[in-house]
Amino acid sequence: MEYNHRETERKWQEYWAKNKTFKAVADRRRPKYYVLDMFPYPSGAGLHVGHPLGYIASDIFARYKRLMGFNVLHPMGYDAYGLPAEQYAIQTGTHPSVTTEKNIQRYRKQLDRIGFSFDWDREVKTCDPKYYKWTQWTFLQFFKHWYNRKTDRAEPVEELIREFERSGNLNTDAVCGPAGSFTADQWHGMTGHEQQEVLMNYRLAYLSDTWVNWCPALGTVLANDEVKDGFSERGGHPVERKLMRQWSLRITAYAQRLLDGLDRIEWPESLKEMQRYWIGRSEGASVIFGIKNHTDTIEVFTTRPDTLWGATFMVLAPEHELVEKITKPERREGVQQYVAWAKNRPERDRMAEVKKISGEFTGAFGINPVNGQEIPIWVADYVLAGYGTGAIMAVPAHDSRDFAFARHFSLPIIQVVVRDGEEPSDPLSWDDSYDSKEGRMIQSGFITGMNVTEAISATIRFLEEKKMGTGKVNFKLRDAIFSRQRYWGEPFPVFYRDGIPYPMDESLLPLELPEVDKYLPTETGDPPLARAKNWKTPEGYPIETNTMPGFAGSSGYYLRYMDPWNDDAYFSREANEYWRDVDLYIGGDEHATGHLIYARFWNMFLFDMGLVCEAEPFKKLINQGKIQGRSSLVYRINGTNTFVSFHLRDNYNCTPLHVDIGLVDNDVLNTEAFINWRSEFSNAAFILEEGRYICGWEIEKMSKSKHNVVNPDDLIDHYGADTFRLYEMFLGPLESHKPWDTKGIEGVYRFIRKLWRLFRNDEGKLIVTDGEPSPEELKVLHTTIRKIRDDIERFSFNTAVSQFMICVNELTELNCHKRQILEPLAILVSPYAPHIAEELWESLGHSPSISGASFPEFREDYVAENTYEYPVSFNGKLRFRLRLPLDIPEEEVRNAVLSEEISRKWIGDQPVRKIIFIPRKIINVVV
RNA sequence: GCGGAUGUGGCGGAAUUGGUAGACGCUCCAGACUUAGGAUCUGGUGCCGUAAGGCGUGUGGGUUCGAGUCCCUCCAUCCGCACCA
Repeated sequence: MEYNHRETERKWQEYWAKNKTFKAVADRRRPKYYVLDMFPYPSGAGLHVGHPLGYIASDIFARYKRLMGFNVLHPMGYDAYGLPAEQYAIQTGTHPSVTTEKNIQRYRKQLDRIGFSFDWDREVKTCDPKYYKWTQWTFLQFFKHWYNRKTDRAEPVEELIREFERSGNLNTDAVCGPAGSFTADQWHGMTGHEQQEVLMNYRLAYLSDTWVNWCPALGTVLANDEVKDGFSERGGHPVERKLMRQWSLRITAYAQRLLDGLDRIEWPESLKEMQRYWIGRSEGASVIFGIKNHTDTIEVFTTRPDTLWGATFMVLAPEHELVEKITKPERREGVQQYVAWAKNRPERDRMAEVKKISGEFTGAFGINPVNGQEIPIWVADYVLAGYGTGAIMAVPAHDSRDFAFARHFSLPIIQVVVRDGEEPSDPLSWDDSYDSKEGRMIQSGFITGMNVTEAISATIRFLEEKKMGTGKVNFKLRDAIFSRQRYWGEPFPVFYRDGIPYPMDESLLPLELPEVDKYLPTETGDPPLARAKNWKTPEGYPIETNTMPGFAGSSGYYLRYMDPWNDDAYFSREANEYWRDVDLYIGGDEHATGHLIYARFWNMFLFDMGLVCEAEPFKKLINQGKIQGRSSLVYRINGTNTFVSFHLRDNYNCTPLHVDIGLVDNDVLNTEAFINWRSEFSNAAFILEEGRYICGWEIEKMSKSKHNVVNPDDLIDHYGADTFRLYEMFLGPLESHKPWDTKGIEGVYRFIRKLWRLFRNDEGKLIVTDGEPSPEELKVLHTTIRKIRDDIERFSFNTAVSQFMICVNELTELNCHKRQILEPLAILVSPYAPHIAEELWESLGHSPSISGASFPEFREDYVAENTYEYPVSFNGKLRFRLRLPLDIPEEEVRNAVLSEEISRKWIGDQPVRKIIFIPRKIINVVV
């Protein structure tokens, strides 16, 4: 009787659900371990074989940790707000919650069939009011806090108000907007309205006019990480820049801490690099340039204050506020035209035309603070409004962009750095700017002769003394725009009185998402929530109509899992102090600069508030690779409906077409099925090779349009969840991208049945015996215990599966059916193939569940040997093997090797110069 | 342009610290059982060669008794970022 995976898997899935086998309960007596998957957005298409890869890996690890005695938290939930459900609602009128709930049900069904050990009692959905109550609550805390640079943490705005009442903001050092300075008297003199406007500059969640990424097709703004190459990440629609009044989160306040924290967490280096780059720290100086005949000044940021003497012009971004003010009347027309053109140009054009040089002279001159030199001020779009101050000093000799610009408009170029051993040369003869990372200063006033490093600090000191600049650290990271002009998201618990936003009372949370008649903006262009009836407070004040972005709900979900039933708090202190942080987080690297940076920020803020006890939320993170599709191709002869087999295709002029992989077995096309596949192929003819039509193949993204999608449900029907889990792991290293080839699953399926046959014979009778295991059998078992343990610890799941196969192959060979061997083996495979393991465990007379068993202990003495088969090389080339005792003295090795008949052949009449003997490794004879 | 990664049989991959390259599996070949096989089992399967043997981890060089592994050079592919001053 063959192993019946259908019955067995259903039996155990029902058992686990009914008995809540994987329910996690905080227990101070046991060490905790928190294993988390990035929760999915439940799309309408359901899961394909790529999605569960990371979930299977984390599940294996979670089950392994249980066997090792840890109290494991392994929850799952849904990132349920998102554009697809809303776009569908716009088209069909179906409420997004309906679509979302349906998709969640489908996901749940698919997930359940794979046999995960999730504690489903802790499930969270971001669109559930019980959950988003705390997303809204956290937003209010951001609103009610400011960032104190002196203490380097977030503090309540109430305390800030008391400080303003005492001494204005003269002693305040905050990360804030352009607040200006005021005294206590001035503060008291302000109206309540004015005070609120001042405070808005300090809040960590603040409302301001910002240049945003506006996506007309989606009717909403997008965060920087939601834009790729000038197009929206979801949907691929064009994005433009627009000035809008928006909520933002002051993530920039945490830039340095977010950067420093990276050194303390075990994440892939590439991912950390991505975040470092996204944060974009650079050290330099802020320098203040005067403007000829103006009282205004221009502040620039430079990483190379030492090259100030080489600054020959300045450039303002088209959006810079001084452009209008300083442009000379005779230049006005040209500058206005240029600015209008540059501002309205779609973002994608600007990015595509980076090498195209454009700009206009304003007619104004800046005054170089180090030498009083007057240099022309230009406007050009190669200077970005969003970075630094939106203005630069141009040093064309040593910056390639400035160089190109200077060449194009014939502006002067002055060399101020020369590398050691080189002489200054005429910039007119250069093809590009002169690399100046190292070298000596020339033509640079008092810093002439210094090396670059000395010169930088000397210049900063000089600027600070003269109050014309200061050393400064600049970050590329921008504040996170937090408003979306969409329906399907968390409403802001904020109302407006006289145009000033006020937080709702926390006792009124959650502020539930209202019903609307249509999921579109209003005729006046307001977001969909403006359609909601009575969208105002009981007092009649209008409520905010924007909703929160997708990352709002996903930034703290891992905290909510710790205590998801709590209605009085985000999570209890006790729960957080027990579960603390995520020990292992598995998910895709597409979240590198989105979710993974927002979540760290969110957590750090809650850490400042004293609510969470760990500053970093995710201790170790692994990016699982993507599973690619393996497409099948047929070759149609151009202009005909005749298809030529793969190896004959070069003889014809033909075009490859994707064919559904369901019609192909082992690269052989089922021509009959192909003819019936689509009406256009009903009269297809074939040119065969050896009587068969062989398809070509290609590895590419799994997608419907390429007809290469593999669905886990079909595979689980046919082979079972255990086989599916093992095969997903067997495919290759967890982190690497790898193609899916259904063919290979057969090997793992054979393994499962072979494992079964160690326990039961063809009639289905238990054949486990109680005899004492032989040393050989013990050696197989303990080699496996060690290998499985070590492989799981280093997340090498593919090699662990290989070891299971080796173990079962060897035990089959040895005809071993002994309980003392098979019982530990069942435990070993249980994290990987939990259903069959439970069944075997039960049939050995144990009461369920095997997840309560202990991981078998490895015993060195069972694998120890007293001889070793040495590979013997001559001049590094392996010639034969020789079994020698392990304790053989080195002197005797020479004799043993040279006395072998075969050695004479490889030595010949040459003298033996040396014999290398490495115990337990190798013998190498040098002749 | 900058940053990161990866190159091993027909395919997925293994080799954890410089020490037997190709474990394990797929494919393919041969055989057994069978009315039959797309079931199962046995054996073989890096390349060249009848063999002895030679050659082999993207390329070229180096260190070493010994290199897939360390160092330098170049090439290819993938990913991320990209006028960031």
